Amino acid sequence: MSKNPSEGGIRALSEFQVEAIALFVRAAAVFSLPRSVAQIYGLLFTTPEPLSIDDISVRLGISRGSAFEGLRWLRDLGAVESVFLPGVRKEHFRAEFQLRKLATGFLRNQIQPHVDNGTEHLKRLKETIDPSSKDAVFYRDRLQQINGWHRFFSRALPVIRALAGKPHFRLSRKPSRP
Amino acid sequence: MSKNPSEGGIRALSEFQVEAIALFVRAAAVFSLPRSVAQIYGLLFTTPEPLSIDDISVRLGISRGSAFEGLRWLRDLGAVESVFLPGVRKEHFRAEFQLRKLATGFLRNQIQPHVDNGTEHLKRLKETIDPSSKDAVFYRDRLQQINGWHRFFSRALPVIRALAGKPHFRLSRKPSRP
DNA sequence: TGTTTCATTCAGTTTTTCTTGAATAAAGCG
DNA sequence: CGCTTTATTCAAGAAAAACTGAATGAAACA
Repeated sequence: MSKNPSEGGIRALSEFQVEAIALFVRAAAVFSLPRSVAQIYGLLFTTPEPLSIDDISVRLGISRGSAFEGLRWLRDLGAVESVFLPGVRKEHFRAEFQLRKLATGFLRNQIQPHVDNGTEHLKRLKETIDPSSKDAVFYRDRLQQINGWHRFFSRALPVIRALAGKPHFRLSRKPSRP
Repeated sequence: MSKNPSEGGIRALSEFQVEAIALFVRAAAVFSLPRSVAQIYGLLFTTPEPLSIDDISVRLGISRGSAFEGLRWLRDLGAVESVFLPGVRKEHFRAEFQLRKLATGFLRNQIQPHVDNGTEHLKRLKETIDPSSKDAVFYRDRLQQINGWHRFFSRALPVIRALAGKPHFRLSRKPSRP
């Protein structure tokens, strides 16, 4: 018995874990992400071993359903990955924490689709302008304004992705090698 | 009578306005901003004349309270400004739409405070690590990770602000270098 | 194959957030 | 001043979002 890393009784969360999870929950609130998602990520982030859904649900005191949904969200984003453990049936997870990957996943799943849809919506918006209306000139001006914003976002996303991948930008320390 | 620009019956929203407001509502949803805030901004953005709170509440069919709160939020951000109209008592508003101002306001009000708080929270988090614990090394590593993210955001914000102010970045004119 | 374990779904419930509208405060007016 | 209009607040109600847990489906095992 006990190939399963999560066996052997429920270890209470350490003070560090509690505090770190709280920090993730606050950070997630900035982006209006569900509390449970932040808790799950925080738990995995502060736990050396991979955890199963049941581990997570028990340690955080949330339902299995929540744990599952939150985990799915995180996995779709690429913030969590499942780990194969020889001889263990339950799926286990660990946190991914390269900023580049997190940023890429977040932008890809949460932002990019809206920017893409924007293109189509803008086309439709353009067609609502009645050229004979006295406001036509004004509306066209506003439409241009929105077009400018849309372009901004289209171009900003790659830049942000690139920033998140720059170690020099992230850690202004001397090149790694003691 | 009729110095008041909003007098003379309630003009129904034009097709362009309806569509544009819908677009703002969708965009706001990406950032989880309340629908009413997006509606108000969209209405002001697509209306040539400044509008009063009552104009807004009537045209959008939302309560005066909502209009007021939404307007306050937008004003704090700098997305809306009040306009002085000679001989008119009611306060009137119009949309601000320089991307630079919008971005600056959003970052200042919604993001910056959290980044600033982060500094303190990180200090507290560090103190929760029990040096005698077997996880101390692991925890310190994770703490460093979080520190790196924090530094990333501290540095990314100014960059984003700068991007939002670059016309060359916003409007794809021909390459600035031959 | 039947049995058991684990993964996934989702209707119902709880919690959180947003909105309403009436009450109150403040400001302009004669 | 008192009166009228406009601005602001906030308790209660409505709507939306998140969470629960039991039911169902899928996969591994023997």
